[in-house]
Amino acid sequence: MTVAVRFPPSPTGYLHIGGARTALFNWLFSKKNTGRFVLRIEDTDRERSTEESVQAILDGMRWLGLDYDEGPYFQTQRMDRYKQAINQLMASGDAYHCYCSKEELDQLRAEQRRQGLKPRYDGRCRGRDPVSGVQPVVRFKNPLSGEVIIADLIKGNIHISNTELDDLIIARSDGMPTYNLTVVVDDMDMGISHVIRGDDHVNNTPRQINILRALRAPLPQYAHVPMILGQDGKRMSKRHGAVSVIQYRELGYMPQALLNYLVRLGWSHGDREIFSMDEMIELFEISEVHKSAAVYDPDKLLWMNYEYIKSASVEQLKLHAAQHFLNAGIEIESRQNWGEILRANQERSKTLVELAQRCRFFYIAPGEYNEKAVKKHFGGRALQALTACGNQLQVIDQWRAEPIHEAVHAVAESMELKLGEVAQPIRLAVAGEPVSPPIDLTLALLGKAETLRRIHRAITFMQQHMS
RNA sequence: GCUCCCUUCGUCUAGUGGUUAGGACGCUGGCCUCUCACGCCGGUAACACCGGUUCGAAUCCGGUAGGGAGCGCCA
Repeated sequence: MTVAVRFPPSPTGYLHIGGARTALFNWLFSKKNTGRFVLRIEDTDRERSTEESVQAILDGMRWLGLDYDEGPYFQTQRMDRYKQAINQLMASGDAYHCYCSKEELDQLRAEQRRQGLKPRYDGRCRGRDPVSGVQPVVRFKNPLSGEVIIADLIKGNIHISNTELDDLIIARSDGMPTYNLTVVVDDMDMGISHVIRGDDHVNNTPRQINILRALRAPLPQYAHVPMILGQDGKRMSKRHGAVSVIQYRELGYMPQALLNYLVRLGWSHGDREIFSMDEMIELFEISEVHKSAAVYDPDKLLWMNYEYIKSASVEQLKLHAAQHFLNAGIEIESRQNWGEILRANQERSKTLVELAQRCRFFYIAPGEYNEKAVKKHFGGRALQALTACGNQLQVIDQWRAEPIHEAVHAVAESMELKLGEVAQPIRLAVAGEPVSPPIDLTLALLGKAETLRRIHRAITFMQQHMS
């Protein structure tokens, strides 16, 4: 059997963590089994579907690198096919018109709930004569007895009695098909072999299986992946920190870090934490996915991002960080040694935004000095030390880390100061902050002329403010 | 309320009848050190509960409790 999976978001919002993980699992499964990955936009809810959401979802998937082999298909473009399927079910006696009003149904549900029952349609319109003046909905005639068994790849066999199910609506009164009908028809037509989706759908699955059977279609295999919970233990939703994946890009996350974090939520391979995309494809098994829900942990995601930044090549860093540098007013390649600058800062940055900030002073002289640091490092003999350093550095011909290192040490030694008492004033002078890569490397990367310029500027500042 | 699903450190997890219950994030003590980091060494903390089965249960069975999901002319 050829493998085909699908990711079917409804365009009523952006792509968030949960959807991204479902898409990833499908993607991994299709890659591993050399199958097709179909993207389908389920936009039959015309009230809430928007073009912006479609675009946001597409953008999110592109950023994550989750490419699809087919689609995007739009359900609104397949209306004829759904109507045909509905007619087929009507013709075979597996569906019927229902003339109940919403008020009538609300009343029925309220009554059932009052009696401690599960609210569900009681099939009162089965075999009912047409009511004039009412546009009927179409309901699927669910079997009244027996049970449906879902052979779930993740959860195992799940038994649901048909008596728990009711006759669901498959076409609205305006003729528009509903979700449970459209998924089934699409999965059937698109040759979907494996349905991998959130386990909030398990309760729909028996209904879909019954419809599939009425349509005489083969059943796909199912795999229901557990939910991702917010830190309050509730299902992730827009109210519970489920932000758009695009926001992670803006916050300075590497797409692969997000993917790696996501794949470890509900799945593991021994004690391993880091997986390249190829390793994920090779090692991921849908049947090894956990049955229980997992709580989203932003701290671990941040750590994961840090791991990816630390081990990234400068080319990768440039690619992903360019926009963040621009946001900080910097064009990365405006300095010829941009690669070394990135390398010097990458193991100090947990996000790409932070990386851009840390690199900034190499491109743009600090506007002002960190106030607390000024008090700490510009007092005492700092002025003398800085002046001495300026003189020592001035005469260096080969502007590299080693001679700079020696010069700074020589000043410290001759003045009987600890290295920090010399390095920190310099650091503050060139960076504006008391934090930077090692001082010799920092100065080497900054360049001789610029280093001396900033040191002299600091000396002037100290003469004016530190008296 | 009803149906379905789930339950190992705070969190992500390893573990499939015999382990000092392992790793990771976080938090934390120390080393290193010119700052911030990296790195290294150490610490903290878990089998929800109660019954079985068994010579022996985190592992198998049952119940209880807790949590999640669903119950739409949404998807």
